[in-house]
Amino acid sequence: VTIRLNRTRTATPPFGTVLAREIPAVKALTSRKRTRRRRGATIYEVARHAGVSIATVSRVHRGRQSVAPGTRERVLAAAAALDYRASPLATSLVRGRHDAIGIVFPDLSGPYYSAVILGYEEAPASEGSSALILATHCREGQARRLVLDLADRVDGLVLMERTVEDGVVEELERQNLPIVLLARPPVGSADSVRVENRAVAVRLVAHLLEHGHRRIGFLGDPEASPDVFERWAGFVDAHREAGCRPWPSPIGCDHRETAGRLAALAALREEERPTALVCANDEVAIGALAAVRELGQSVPHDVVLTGWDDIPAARHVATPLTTVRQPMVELGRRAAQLLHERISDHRAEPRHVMLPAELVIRTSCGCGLAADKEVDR
Amino acid sequence: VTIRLNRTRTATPPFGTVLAREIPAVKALTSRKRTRRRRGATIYEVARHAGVSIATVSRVHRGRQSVAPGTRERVLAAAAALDYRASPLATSLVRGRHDAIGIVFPDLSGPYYSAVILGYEEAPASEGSSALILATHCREGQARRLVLDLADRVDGLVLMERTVEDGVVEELERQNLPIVLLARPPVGSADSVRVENRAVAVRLVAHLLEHGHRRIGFLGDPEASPDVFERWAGFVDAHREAGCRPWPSPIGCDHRETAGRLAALAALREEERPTALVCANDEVAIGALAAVRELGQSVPHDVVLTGWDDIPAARHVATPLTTVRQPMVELGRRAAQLLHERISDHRAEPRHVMLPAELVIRTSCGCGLAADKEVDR
DNA sequence: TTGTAAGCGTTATCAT
DNA sequence: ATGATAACGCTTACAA
Repeated sequence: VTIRLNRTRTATPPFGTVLAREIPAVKALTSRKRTRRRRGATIYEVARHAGVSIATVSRVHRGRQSVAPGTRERVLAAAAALDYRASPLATSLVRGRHDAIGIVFPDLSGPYYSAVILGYEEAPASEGSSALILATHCREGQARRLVLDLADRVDGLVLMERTVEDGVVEELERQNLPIVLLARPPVGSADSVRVENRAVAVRLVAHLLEHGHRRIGFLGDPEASPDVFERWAGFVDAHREAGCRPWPSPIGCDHRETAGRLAALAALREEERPTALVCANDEVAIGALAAVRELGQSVPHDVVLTGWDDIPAARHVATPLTTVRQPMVELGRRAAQLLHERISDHRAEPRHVMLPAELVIRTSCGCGLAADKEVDR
Repeated sequence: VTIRLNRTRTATPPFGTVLAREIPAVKALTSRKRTRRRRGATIYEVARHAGVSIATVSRVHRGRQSVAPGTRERVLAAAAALDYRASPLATSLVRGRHDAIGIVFPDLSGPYYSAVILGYEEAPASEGSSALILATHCREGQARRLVLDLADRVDGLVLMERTVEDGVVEELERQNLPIVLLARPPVGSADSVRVENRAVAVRLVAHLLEHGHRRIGFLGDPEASPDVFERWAGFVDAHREAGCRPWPSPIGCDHRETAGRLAALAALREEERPTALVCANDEVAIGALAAVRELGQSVPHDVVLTGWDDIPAARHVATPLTTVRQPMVELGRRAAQLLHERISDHRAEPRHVMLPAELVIRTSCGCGLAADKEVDR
């Protein structure tokens, strides 16, 4: 316990223009301040202007405690005159929360993600929080650091797909950071929001089986994402339920148009070629569509196929795609909602939301074909 | 100047476990802390653990000043053992900067914006800043508040299109906040990044004029965005340069497929109907395409048309769209770059970047049509 | 090289 | 109802 001089801050703001001339040490700081962004006045200036203490300014500003009407008016007037806005930084520091949440994407290309952002962004904006965004771009090494770093700037985090390994999620949980997993199976006690994949895959494949198809190929890579894995699982389920033997393994390809085209080309040149192709997403399906045409054949007459995601182009291709529509905006919205709940209600038990997907039947699956033209198995 | 007791913080961290029992006042605070997120250790704990002062910890952490090798090791070890990460909040407060930049979108739907985000997000991520994102959704009243609020949490702001009025931009400039305008004409001394519209519109329309068209309609609303306004201006220019009289006024419609379809339907039913349609974007063009088919006619035989943006669907529609490709990713990237420059180099003079757009000739403009089938004016 | 302590701009506690 | 001030967790000028 020592004794020191105390330039009472309440009485005199630390860097009054007058003081600057009097205290030498202040000089350097003052000049450093020049390069800093000029913000509105501080609470000290408002207090002085209104002839009250900073505590009172804070009280009227936050509107929680009672302040005499007259005083309140004076403070309000001073604040307005000086264009006072409380520093979010200082407020956050003392209150121990950021009033900000973050979302981490694996990538940002494609129409897919912007819809999620759209849904996600609304909640924080309307409640005075801000939304931080990060894309890891599969730069594996970086990802951990970037996410951990982001974690220190927010009150909660939404992690989409395989942005970071399970270990990192657990690490964040240990830090007590509310986490919502998006399109990713639950880890630890984090919340999760997903779109149903397996059940709708079953319906989709059942539909194809009803059309009479028995040699159905799956175009895509189940290992690439949890979503595709579930789609493949549903694909297998549907065959089992119908008592058929599924095509032994997926026809692997990454999930872009070119890869889809190439994979389809190869598959359709086989002797025992599939009569139907279930594609992991619409891009692959569009590539496959091109492949069929290159072979001088047509969809749905010679082969039928289906996509996933219902991207805008799905409706516009030569043979409109039968596909699965996912509620992407809702996905983002629910994630933000769950996160908000966890943060403000201090909810402890994890919640898991599964959103329904919608089967969109168009013509690429063979619907609308004359019955007699349907493939005979 | 008063005298007060000073519990020297350097000697004793404010909330030592021991102190908590001794000083009654601390009790309440301690229990409040329980609800706060447990972060890694503070600089005080690391200092104690390493047997040095917090100044030294800060020094090795920031790596600027010299520290004795032995000391450094001890501090590093302590930091690692306690999982120390400096609070970005506290650091920002004292350093007077946020290490964060923000971007404001008018909207977030469409593939258009996610590409911008993609380009934009890279810069802050790689330099340890974070990216805040906001969409105003045309909620005019809110927009001002939301943006001003965001402004207090960042070191600089990118404003896309008509997110806020010029007045707000000026207000932000007065606050000394670095601003980059995206796809929006310069205001004050803010930087700007735009994609060339007028010149490429001239080339596009000249192309149509060369095909022999003399009655060319413009589908879209020049008032909706600066971009479309420029496209219309180029449309007029091209006619002037060719010595033709342009269609007197735009055929107004908002920029979605349905509106495009309806507007085209109406225009093509007129007696003196256009033989070519320049559409404000691809969605409008796709709508127009549908309209032509509904009239039992075809593109490019009976009417030709062009789009703008080169969205994925543009390649996949029945008659692939002649359109204009804009470097959206680059747009976002350059905006972030410019902002970074302004922030770290304290650049004062505004810079204006104009990115080139690329004319993508496909078949909807009539290219590839047998010459004798081309429209005779 | 290292420690001391002031300062960043708030909120909240305790007195008055 | 209001004021004084500790505390939030850091950085840095100055002293030692």
